[in-house]
Amino acid sequence: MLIGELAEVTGVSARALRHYEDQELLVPERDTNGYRNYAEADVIRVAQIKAMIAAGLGTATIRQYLECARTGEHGTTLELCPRLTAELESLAGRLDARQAELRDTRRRLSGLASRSSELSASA
Amino acid sequence: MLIGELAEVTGVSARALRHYEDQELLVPERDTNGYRNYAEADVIRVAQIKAMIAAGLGTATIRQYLECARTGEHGTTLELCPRLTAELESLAGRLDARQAELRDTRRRLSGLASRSSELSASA
DNA sequence: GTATGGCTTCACGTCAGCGTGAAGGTCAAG
DNA sequence: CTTGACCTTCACGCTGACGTGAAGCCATAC
Repeated sequence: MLIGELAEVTGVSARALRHYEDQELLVPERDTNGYRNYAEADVIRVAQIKAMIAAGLGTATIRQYLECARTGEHGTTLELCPRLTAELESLAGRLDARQAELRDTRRRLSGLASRSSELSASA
Repeated sequence: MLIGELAEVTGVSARALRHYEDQELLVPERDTNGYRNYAEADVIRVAQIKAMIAAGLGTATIRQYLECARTGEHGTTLELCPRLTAELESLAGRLDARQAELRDTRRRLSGLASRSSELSASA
């Protein structure tokens, strides 16, 4: 599977796929002419990577996840995953915090719009 | 109040405060020697800016918010605010979406850890 | 006077995830 | 043999919120 093909199937740009290779997230085989030759299973991997990037994870974290997932396929109990779970928990927490702050901000704004009162903020 | 003082009080770096000035978020008076002279009320404004940046708002949006808030102190009904409310709504929506995706990602990871089964993802 | 420390203005560096040419090799078709 | 669509590797550009010197002025202490 050539890069353009995978790009079209997954909806990810060819440039992004090369970027994933630079980041060692998805390193395909090479044909004799130097062209990247992706496996069918890589469609799934790209979807995973897409989802994790959209979730706000950095490539370094995603790389760890993929390594951990590969280890898991051997049947062992995924030693690295607890750290990743912690990472995901902390990211979820940060998102929660951001959302809470956003709600406060929005509340203050609404308050201003209706009352036109004094400005106030929590530290 | 000098920049270093405000920096220490608010926990925001002096560099960041100068950046806020470049972005026209907080433009202090100047002493005869050219030093920035912040008002006491700016402590609150910095806290607001901090909160909004942490909430994921860009400086351009924050500037609009601050202008709108200033207008509000005159007693008028804040014409610009509806646009900002929409902006905040959309940001809240994006955060919700990210959180949902993150939860899915985390679920998939948990699934892998317990089952060590086949990789799967939703497009 | 001078040592210190805070202040000033440039202005390039950083991180992340790509976008966007540039310059050129590969391959099937006409 | 040439066109044209695909591929390759650089390598700079972009957005955002600053970090980090560099070079120099200001103010207080000794």
